[in-house]
Parts: sequence; C-alpha cells; structure tokens
Amino acid sequence: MKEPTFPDSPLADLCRERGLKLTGQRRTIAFVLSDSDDHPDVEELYRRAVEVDPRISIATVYRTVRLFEENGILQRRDFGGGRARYEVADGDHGDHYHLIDADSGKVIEFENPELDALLENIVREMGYDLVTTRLSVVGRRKTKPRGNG
Amino acid sequence: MKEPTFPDSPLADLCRERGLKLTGQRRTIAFVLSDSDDHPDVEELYRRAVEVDPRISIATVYRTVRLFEENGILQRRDFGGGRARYEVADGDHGDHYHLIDADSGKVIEFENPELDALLENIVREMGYDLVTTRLSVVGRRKTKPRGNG
DNA sequence: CTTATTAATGAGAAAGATTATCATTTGCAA
DNA sequence: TTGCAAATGATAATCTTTCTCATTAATAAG
Ligand SMILES: [Mn+2]
Ligand SMILES: [Mn+2]
Ligand SMILES: [Zn+2]
Ligand SMILES: [Zn+2]
Repeated sequence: MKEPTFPDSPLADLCRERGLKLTGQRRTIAFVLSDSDDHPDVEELYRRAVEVDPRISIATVYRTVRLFEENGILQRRDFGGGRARYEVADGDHGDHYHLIDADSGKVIEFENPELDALLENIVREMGYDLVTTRLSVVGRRKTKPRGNG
Repeated sequence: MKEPTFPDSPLADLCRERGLKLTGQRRTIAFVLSDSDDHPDVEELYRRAVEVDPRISIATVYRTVRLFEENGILQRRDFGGGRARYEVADGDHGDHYHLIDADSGKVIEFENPELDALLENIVREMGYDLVTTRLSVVGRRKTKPRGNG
C-alpha cells in the first residue's frame, strides 16, 4: 500500500506540461525513462519499472510508451528483431543515428550534420518536406589488414 | 490438375543457379516477383501468385521469400506498418533508397551516390565496415509558399 | 520411364508482439 | 469530500510470422 518515493523526473514534468494526467504509473515510467541512456524495449522498461513500483502492468507500459510517443516525448526505434525500442526524444543532443554492431548487437549513436543536410536536400529536391528519417546502419568491426595474408 | 504455363523468369533461373530445387510454387512466386516493380508484402504476393496458380499456400509464400532473401535474390524492406515488404535485389539499378509520401503512403525510389559515399565514410571512421544500410525517409509534398501568407 | 530418396508443401497450430475489452480504481477539478 | 472522466490490470483478441507433421512432388539413379 505504500507509495514509492522518488523525485518527479524531467519527463514527468513534460507529461504535466502537455496536459496529460500524471498517474503514479506514468510517473514511474517517466522516471525509469529519464534514468535510461540506452534503447530499451517494452519488456525491459517493464522490468525496470517494476523494480521502482511493483503495482504496474505491462499493458500500461505499452499504453504509456504509445502515449509518450504520440506526444513527442519518446522516440520509437526499430533495430530489427521485431520489438520496438524507445528513447527519450531530444535528450540534450539533437537528432542522432544508430550504428548496430553486426556481431554483438551493440548500438552506437552518432551525429552527422552533413548527413542531416544531405537528406534534407535530397528530399526537398524531390518536392517534399522531410518529416521523418528512419536510418540505421549495421557494421562489422574492422579487422586491421595484415601484410602477406 | 492442369499446370499453368508461363516462361521461366529471371528469378527462376537464379533459383536454379543457386542449386535450389525449382518447385512449381517457387517458379510461380519467382514469376510474380519478376513481374512486379513495386514493394509487395507477403499477402499481396500471395494474391498475385494465386492468380497464376491457385495451388499455392500462404505458408509457402512466407517460406519462399525467406529462402530467396537468404540467398540474396530478394531484399526485405521495412516501411513501417508491421509487415515486411519485398523487392528483387539489384533489379538493374543498383542500391536505392525510399521516400514514403506521408499522406498517400506512396513509395518513391531514389539513388544518391553522395549519400552512399557519406554513409560508407561515417561508418569507416567509426572503425567499422558497412554491412547494411537501413534507410527510408518520410516526406510531405511541398506546398508552394505564397507571399503574405 | 520407373523407382527411391529427400526436400517442399498445405493446413492449421503455435509463437511473439501489440492492441482491445471491460470491470475496477484513481487523478483531479469542482 | 465528492463526482466523474480517464487510466489501470488482467486477460482476451489480433496480427504477422514461424513451426509441425502428414502428404506430395522434384530430382537422380537405374
Ligand atoms: Mn530487450
Ligand atoms: Mn499490402
Ligand atoms: Zn539513440
Ligand atoms: Zn525499392
């Protein structure tokens, strides 16, 4: 019956600012998200949320990430593997892209203004305004080449 | 009982070249794929295949696109919407990217060597060899700007 | 051409992720 | 404090894709 105590996270404040009802569950999920610097899927978010407050169901995690995404608070990512993954929108760094290590699955973020600009230009020249860029590259760690094989 | 008659498609030949058993169903699906210049999902491929030869099941379409993809004959695409979409690999144009019209869902292909090179460079400078690029952009048709809006 | 071997197929069950349903609970404004 | 709309929990339903297994068909040998 006792409510867990933790400070309102930046995402919880955002939630209020958007006029969304700030329920206990949303406060917990917002806290967990603000506390994460990786790209968890819903199951993983659920695990982390339950540790903060066990009175939470996976259905609510699904509902909340959807709500947060619709309100521009979260970004959904697709790195293959069939489950959506999430991260806070605009953390402090701007838009970024993702390099997936083909062998380990590790996700490495990078920014590149030249790439930003090139994509904008390409799309504009086709007569469109860029709405969303969905880009991830898969790479394999370079093996340093040796002389005489 | 009567077998439909149609010529062996380029993909059917590829299938044989790779040492894959060329069944009637595979011949049909290869024909349908060679005949398509869009990005059908499995349901759509199934519809088209059934018109050529009704003795085919959707399970076989799923199996066949997977097989063809594993053998580099097909490329799987993800444009959102939860279903994989397919197109022939390397048709005649090289690698290309996709612009999705935000309003109509229409898929527009484009090539851009500068983009190819930039992505290669970015990944190399991070110490990786580029394996796969997963890129699609969503855009909205530009509204011609008017004076004193 | 016949036969044998082995892989492919069809039908439907199962799996895995996500969304919907509905009775109950709760945030929040009056 | 009360009332009510909205959110939640539990679980069913949905949707795409894969798996199972009995039956069928492709290829190679004879
Ligand atoms: Mn995970
Ligand atoms: Mn379709
Ligand atoms: Zn990221
Ligand atoms: Zn294409």
